[in-house]
Amino acid sequence: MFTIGKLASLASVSNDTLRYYEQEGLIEPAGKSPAGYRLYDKDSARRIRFIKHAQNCGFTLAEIRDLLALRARDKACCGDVRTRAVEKKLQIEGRIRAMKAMSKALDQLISECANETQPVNECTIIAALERAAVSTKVH
Amino acid sequence: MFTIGKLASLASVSNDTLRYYEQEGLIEPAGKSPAGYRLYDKDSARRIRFIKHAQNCGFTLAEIRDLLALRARDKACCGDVRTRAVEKKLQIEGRIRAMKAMSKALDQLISECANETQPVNECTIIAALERAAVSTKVH
DNA sequence: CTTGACCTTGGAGTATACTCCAGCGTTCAG
DNA sequence: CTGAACGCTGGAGTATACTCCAAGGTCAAG
Repeated sequence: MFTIGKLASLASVSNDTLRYYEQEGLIEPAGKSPAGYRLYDKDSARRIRFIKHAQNCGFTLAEIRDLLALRARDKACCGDVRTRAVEKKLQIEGRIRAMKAMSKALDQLISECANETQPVNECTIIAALERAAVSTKVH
Repeated sequence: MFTIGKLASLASVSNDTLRYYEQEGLIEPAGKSPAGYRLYDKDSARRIRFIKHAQNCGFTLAEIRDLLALRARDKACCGDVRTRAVEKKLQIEGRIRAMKAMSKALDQLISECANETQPVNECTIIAALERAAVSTKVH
């Protein structure tokens, strides 16, 4: 059993973050000391790892809470988790496409800028941005 | 000269958005009517187009304000604009890399899930997320 | 017993880009 | 002249994931 500060440094998050996660229904301390201090165990540490890794996979805290709830429900099966992962992947791929479109649009602007020493009022980038369509349909 | 509603529908944004842009220093009405109504001209429309396209290229409103300020300053040259565009592109590429790492991590999780009908407590995805390192170093 | 490090709660603040609202004045068609 | 449609301002609310703070209680060492 360790106090919040211990778990925090163990998991490389702040005390505030742990309290925030608790408030958001992501974790619960294993118990409380007589003085009301939060007490955590190894399971808590595992849970925080779970949260951080899920975040690294692009899940929001709300989604992670769902994932954790899923784990707690017996009738849920691995397929449910898998579905969430697949959906998240699709979402991320959509975002990647959007960003690639941006990147491409920027490329176009940059390459259009033939003469860097040109005064701004003749800047081709500015002009291009003022014209109708910079090709970024995705969003 | 047109009123805010006209410009808004012309530019496919809301009246509120235009007022917000003004508040943020991105646009100024060309004038005001005796009653205090904002009056815009074709230049305003061009400016909104500029803003929207810059947004599509990944620039934040704050960055767009800078871009617009650049355009207003005589001593700035096209190279300054180009620099901003190049930096933005690098930033976006960084984000794309981060997302690709997420996507890859998700792929790994998804492929690890051999048996979808497995109960959650034996879910390989959950287990993997609780283990040490899901490979998403980028952030 | 004191000092410093730790813990508690509740609440406010951060960034971004809007959106919505109340309560009011203006403009124009019929 | 009236009502609808439009405009104005100032302020609050939205989502996300924290972060910081004040005012106070607790604990262990010296």
